Amino acid sequence: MTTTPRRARAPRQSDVARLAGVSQSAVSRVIGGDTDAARIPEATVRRIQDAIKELGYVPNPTARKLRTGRNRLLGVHTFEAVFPRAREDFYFEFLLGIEERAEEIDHDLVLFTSTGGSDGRRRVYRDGVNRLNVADGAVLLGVAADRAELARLEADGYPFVHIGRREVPGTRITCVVPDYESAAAAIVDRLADLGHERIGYLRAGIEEESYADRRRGYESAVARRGLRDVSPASPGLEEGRLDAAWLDAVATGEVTAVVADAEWLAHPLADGLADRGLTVPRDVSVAVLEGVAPDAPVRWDCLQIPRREVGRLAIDTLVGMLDEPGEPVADVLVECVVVEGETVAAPPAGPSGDTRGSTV
Amino acid sequence: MTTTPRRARAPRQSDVARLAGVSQSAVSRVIGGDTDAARIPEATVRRIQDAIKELGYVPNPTARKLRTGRNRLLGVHTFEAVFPRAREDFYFEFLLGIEERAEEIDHDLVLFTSTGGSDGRRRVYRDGVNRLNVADGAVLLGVAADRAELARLEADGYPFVHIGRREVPGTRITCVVPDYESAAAAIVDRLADLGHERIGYLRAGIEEESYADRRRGYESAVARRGLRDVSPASPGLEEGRLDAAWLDAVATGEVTAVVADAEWLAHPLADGLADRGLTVPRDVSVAVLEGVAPDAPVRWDCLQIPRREVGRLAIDTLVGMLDEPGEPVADVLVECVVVEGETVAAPPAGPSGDTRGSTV
DNA sequence: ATTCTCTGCTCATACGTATGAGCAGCGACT
DNA sequence: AGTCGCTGCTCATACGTATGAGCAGAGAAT
Repeated sequence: MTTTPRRARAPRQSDVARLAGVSQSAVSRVIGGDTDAARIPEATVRRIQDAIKELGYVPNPTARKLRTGRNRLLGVHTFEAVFPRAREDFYFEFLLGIEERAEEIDHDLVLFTSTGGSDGRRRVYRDGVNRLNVADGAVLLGVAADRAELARLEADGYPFVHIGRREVPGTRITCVVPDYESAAAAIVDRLADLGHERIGYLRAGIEEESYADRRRGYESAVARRGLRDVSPASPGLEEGRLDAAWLDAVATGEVTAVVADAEWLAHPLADGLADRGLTVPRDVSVAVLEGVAPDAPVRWDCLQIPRREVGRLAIDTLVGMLDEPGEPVADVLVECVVVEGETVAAPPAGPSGDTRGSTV
Repeated sequence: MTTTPRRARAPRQSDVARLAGVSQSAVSRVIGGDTDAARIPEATVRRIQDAIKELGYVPNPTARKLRTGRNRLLGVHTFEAVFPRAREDFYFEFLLGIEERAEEIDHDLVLFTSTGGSDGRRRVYRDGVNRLNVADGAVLLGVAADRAELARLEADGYPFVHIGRREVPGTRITCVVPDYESAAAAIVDRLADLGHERIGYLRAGIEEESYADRRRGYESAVARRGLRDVSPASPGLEEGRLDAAWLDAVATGEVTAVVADAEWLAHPLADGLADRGLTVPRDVSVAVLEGVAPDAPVRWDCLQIPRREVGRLAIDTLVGMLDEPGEPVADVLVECVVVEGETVAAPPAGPSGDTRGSTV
């Protein structure tokens, strides 16, 4: 049993200094490595280093943080549990990227798991205390992100980045988001290239910031390519069914291709079309503006959200903010890959169809 | 745009104090809630609280940590990436429990992801700095845990708990481990109850601390029940095949049941037995001393490692150490459930078999 | 009138580090 | 003899909080 006796108190720089016969600041400088600026000769440096070894001195990160304001600690705040029940969990892939990148640039991650409230909801402020403050900055993610908390965080000047677009009036928060706008436009372009002229957009009923991006991309591409937009009047689902009148219109050939906001919209769409005797993609093409699970029953034409890359870029953006405080940071767009599936084809050469608009 | 102008400097207690016309310590006491001990009347408390609200004051966790030594931050150090590629990952379930429990007791988690070294290996000490120090204590896990680092950590008096047994000579490190010993004994008991009298133990070649626990449980139960142990001379696999001589002995009825250290040993075992015309469990029973993937091709009789619970207990144990520093903490054993599968049955009533030893 | 007790605070310090400013000593140069 | 410049450090302070000790004043008791 040669165990070192448990030290009552960890050695500090002043202990090292005493042993080496120098001042605490000399020790600090040697550790900080600015021996040139402080003009400490090699002999003294070695003496100090020996003392450090002998005492087993280890810098105190808390004191460092207090002094310098930096920690190499990056926060991750999710509004739900971080370790997901299912690997397919929405967050999961983001976290993979976050951890990967943090490791590469030698930072540690703080997972803010404590709820603080009795309601069990995760919040940033717990009885007025910004818990994130331990970390140099934080990456926030989660659909339920409380907008008031984000505004307060921003007002407090806390450096953070949000994964996914989140807009709060009167506040400029930095987001890292998939480039839905370009991706939506690319999908419309592809449909146009194939000869489609009349297309529709099926949106989710839920109001969400990222919807605006997709919609914008869709609309600009529709205008640019001179297409006709025939979207349903009522957005999304109604009692599990889509707008019947609009589906009937699709059946009469009013629309030859549909862009759906999400996969869960595409399935009822396909059902509704099947009810009316239409087959995808022979009669109607369908593309999905969202990543699709690899084991989905239908191989949708869709776009793939680069979640891993988004996570990585969130870290880089955050660290950029820390390095250049005060500088306003623009949102970061991450390109989406358009995946070709089995649900998009050329439009049928029906009575109402001609290929005047085709660029192929 | 009514955004609060970005404060150059976050307000501190002294700012609050000035506004409320009191001293900094009064503010600290009000925040700390020990207004009784400090005899601060309600009116003053309210004045201070108003000032806190007006300035949007938020305590600085770093300063707090420096002063009190506590953070409500618990470290998690894994020697590989935390967010696993596969959900079946060994660590995964532990982390689930860790996060769950940390959330319940209102602590945050620090994920030590940084490598510090150029070799890309995750280490506790990076150029002599104990990175874990930011957190109040840490849970370590990972088969590759460097023993020297553990010893140093212990010598430094850093509070930590290791998931899985890890022994370092001359050092007493606290582990939270599945109770393999009892589980192995329970499995042997079950075999004995079924009437087996001659059994063997198939161990993994890899030297590992937890092996000792299992072996101990096995041996004590074998002795207690008066069984005969006929284990192979050579442990584990050799060139992908098990000890042939021993397998032949099993084929002649020398052994009617085998306890295997791990699932990957059980498969070649079953193959070897099949080669000799034996069927599991009709001719030979096989039990596995390790959890088995739910989608395994064979429904082994095995024991289930309560990983989630181990994670939770690791947190509790760690917090206990923080609350009572100095107290030695015994290892924590977590009971394993023995799962009945389809690979254990009563021994065949062969020429060499009698039921004298059966207690059923 | 003096002492005692209680209230309502304040003072001072410690936690461990980083860093700008400065100082003593020495050799060199004018 | 004076001063310039360099070396090799040290001094002092700030970061923001928590806390033991103590102090001034008011009222009560003797």
